[in-house]
Amino acid sequence: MDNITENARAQMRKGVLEYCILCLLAKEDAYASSLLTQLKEANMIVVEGTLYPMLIRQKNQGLLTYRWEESPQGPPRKYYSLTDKGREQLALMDDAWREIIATIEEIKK
Amino acid sequence: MDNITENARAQMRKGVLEYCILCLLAKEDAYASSLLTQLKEANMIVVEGTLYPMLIRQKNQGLLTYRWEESPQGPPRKYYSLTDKGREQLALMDDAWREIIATIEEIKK
DNA sequence: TTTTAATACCTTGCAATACAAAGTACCAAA
DNA sequence: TTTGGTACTTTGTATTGCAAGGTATTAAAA
Repeated sequence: MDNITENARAQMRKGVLEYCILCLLAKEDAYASSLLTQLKEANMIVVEGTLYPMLIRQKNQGLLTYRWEESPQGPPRKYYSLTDKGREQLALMDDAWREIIATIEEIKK
Repeated sequence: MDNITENARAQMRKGVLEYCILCLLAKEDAYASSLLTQLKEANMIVVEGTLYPMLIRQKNQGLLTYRWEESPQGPPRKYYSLTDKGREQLALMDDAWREIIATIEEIKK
């Protein structure tokens, strides 16, 4: 895979990363490290330096809240969960995603 | 539509803009202004300050070439067309796009 | 007790880039 | 010769993705 292609894939991933986070949190509350693992398993390559600031942004936008929880081992975890506003936003992003897919299909014709 | 949502939509669009350009040029050669019109008609909001530098980048990557053509009225037009490399890249981006869609579907489960 | 390893969260500095806005240039018709 | 339409380009600012490094907690090993 050349650099150009990898860069293009990265662009596409970036575009939906915020959406993916809301999707995952809609299923269950999670802390950053576990989100990281889930996203990597889904081939959404992300690194800490991207995820942490993004969670903070989404929290500052009122889409997420968090609570601290003890960990069975290691430091405490910051569990994020969707707010009502976050759920509304997710619904809007579902629409946006469908529209993008439709747009590409249209352009492909 | 609030700012957060508009921003999220914009992020998604950005992610596929390079892809859209290659898709459009695969159908027929075009000059920047007409690409702008086509993209806007497809709801892919773009402005000149985004499109022109992007075309130059893609040309510098060897994905596009251009030729000048007289316009029926107004200044000459820079018609872009896909190179062989551009067509290869487009095929790779088709794959990347399918993968992203699959990833979201997976995450949505 | 000290060190090591694992886990987890956060920040800094750099590079890429999207966009608004302004600039340059060409052409034809008024 | 001025106006309006078309077209390409550049500049300055703000955002943000990422590599790399930093801080902190815990438990187990040395």
